[in-house]
Amino acid sequence: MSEPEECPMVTMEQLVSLCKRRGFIFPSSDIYGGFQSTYDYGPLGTLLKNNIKAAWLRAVVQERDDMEPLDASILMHPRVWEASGHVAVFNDPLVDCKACQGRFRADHLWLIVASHGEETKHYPIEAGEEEEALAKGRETHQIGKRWDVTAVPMVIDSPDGTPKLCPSCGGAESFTEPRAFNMMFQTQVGPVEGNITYLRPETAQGIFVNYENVLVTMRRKLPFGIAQVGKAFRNEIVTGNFTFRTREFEQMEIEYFCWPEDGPRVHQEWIDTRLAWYERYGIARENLDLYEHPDHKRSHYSTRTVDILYRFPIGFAELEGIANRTDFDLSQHAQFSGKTLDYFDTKSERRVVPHVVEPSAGVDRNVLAFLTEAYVEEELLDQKGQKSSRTVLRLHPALAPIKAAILPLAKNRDELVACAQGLARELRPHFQVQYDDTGAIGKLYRRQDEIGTLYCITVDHQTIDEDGQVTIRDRVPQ
RNA sequence: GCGGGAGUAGCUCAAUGGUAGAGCUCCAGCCUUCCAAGCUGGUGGUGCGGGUUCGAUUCCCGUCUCCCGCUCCA
Repeated sequence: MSEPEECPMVTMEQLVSLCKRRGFIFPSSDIYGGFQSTYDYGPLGTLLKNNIKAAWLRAVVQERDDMEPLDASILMHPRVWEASGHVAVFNDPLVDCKACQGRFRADHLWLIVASHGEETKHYPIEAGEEEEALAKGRETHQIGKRWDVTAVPMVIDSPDGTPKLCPSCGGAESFTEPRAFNMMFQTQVGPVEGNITYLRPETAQGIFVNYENVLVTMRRKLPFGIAQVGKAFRNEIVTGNFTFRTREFEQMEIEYFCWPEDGPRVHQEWIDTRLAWYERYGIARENLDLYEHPDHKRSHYSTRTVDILYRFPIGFAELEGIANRTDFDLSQHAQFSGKTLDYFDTKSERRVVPHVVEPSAGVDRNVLAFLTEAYVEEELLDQKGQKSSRTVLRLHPALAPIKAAILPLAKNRDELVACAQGLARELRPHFQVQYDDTGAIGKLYRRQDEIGTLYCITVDHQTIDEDGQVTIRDRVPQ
């Protein structure tokens, strides 16, 4: 056998295929032809996902002295979402350009207006480009005469006199009517119509509304944090790229409460901590990147947001967002609920609304990232000198769905089978193991390679006839 | 949602207006003392609904799903 050659980069097709073939992830409602943007985790995917969540909880709760776990409900009082800003913000009005098919948030369209006496020129831009466009506009219009250059919002659905121009193609009056897309799933509570709430679009609010409960019952002082894993739902306009963007997804979120002046430092510490966690569980640093959100892209609640990006098959994309939410959420909930959510420090006699740092990771994106990172296809020559390829998942031991496979070398001898089955029975209380005797040993090894099994334990004739020893093969050399 | 492309077995792919095939996988049996060996047999399919037709997997319409782009984010 020659030295295996590794192929450079896994494609999304290869991952999807492996996931379905080996029982990691299936299309949801498969026998009905699937259902848009929904996926089910199969037996191995469930084990992998649970291992990822356990590894996260272990790192952010068990191994720290400043963290508490929580499991809040998905349905909450509808006022929660008014306080959080989601009712307003998740109602983005969108317009399409009929000329170029471009799509824009209606409230993100701006015009640079350059005027000089009777003469007026308009340049359409998108929010966030104002400063740059203003500077450029002033520069180009200063030659010769003095122009007055300003930036104004382009109001699509009101006849305010300014032209409606497409920033992409320049088309005039080519926008569709603004349509509101409420990103929250509305749902009815109880059998009587009219009593509604929402499926939570983030788990974070479940933490904020329990902040005081946890603070008091766990006798916490600042700083401390609350960690939660759970489902969230967003009625995304566009889904896709396998499980990367779905309407139902799972989050691993931390809200870390600290003194206001410590917010920026704590924020940076969490960025470093979370990066280190991904490396600890096997993600190469060169496949991780950080993205600093520019002002205009940041959420309504945040003063600084840094994304941890991973090199997915689709390119670098967000795996986790770490935001400094300041005192926005607690202040909002104090106002909307009428409860005091101040923190009083008896020693310094200070009263503050704590600031909050939020590391928010996507569980499904984590699964996808760890699978991407682990996937290796090796080209090698078999006994006959034929080229063949072997798929190996190199998962971290703590994440691997199956820890060991117990394989009899052959199944035409009862003692081999009985011994191997006995061994599997002995290991089962301690580890997730698989017993397999349905093929030649080489085939059994390859099956386990493909699902990232850590150890293959083979019972051979020597085990029975001589010394009771088995062969343990380490399939995932670190 | 808009524009473009695509749906045949678990996977990769073939074929035809007239009984839908192959390789691999999978299952059972035989064989086998360590990296997808061999032999025999077997399961399994035209996404869904409607129309045209004597007959539709093939032609037409609708629908669902997937992929690429626009947009948003965990």
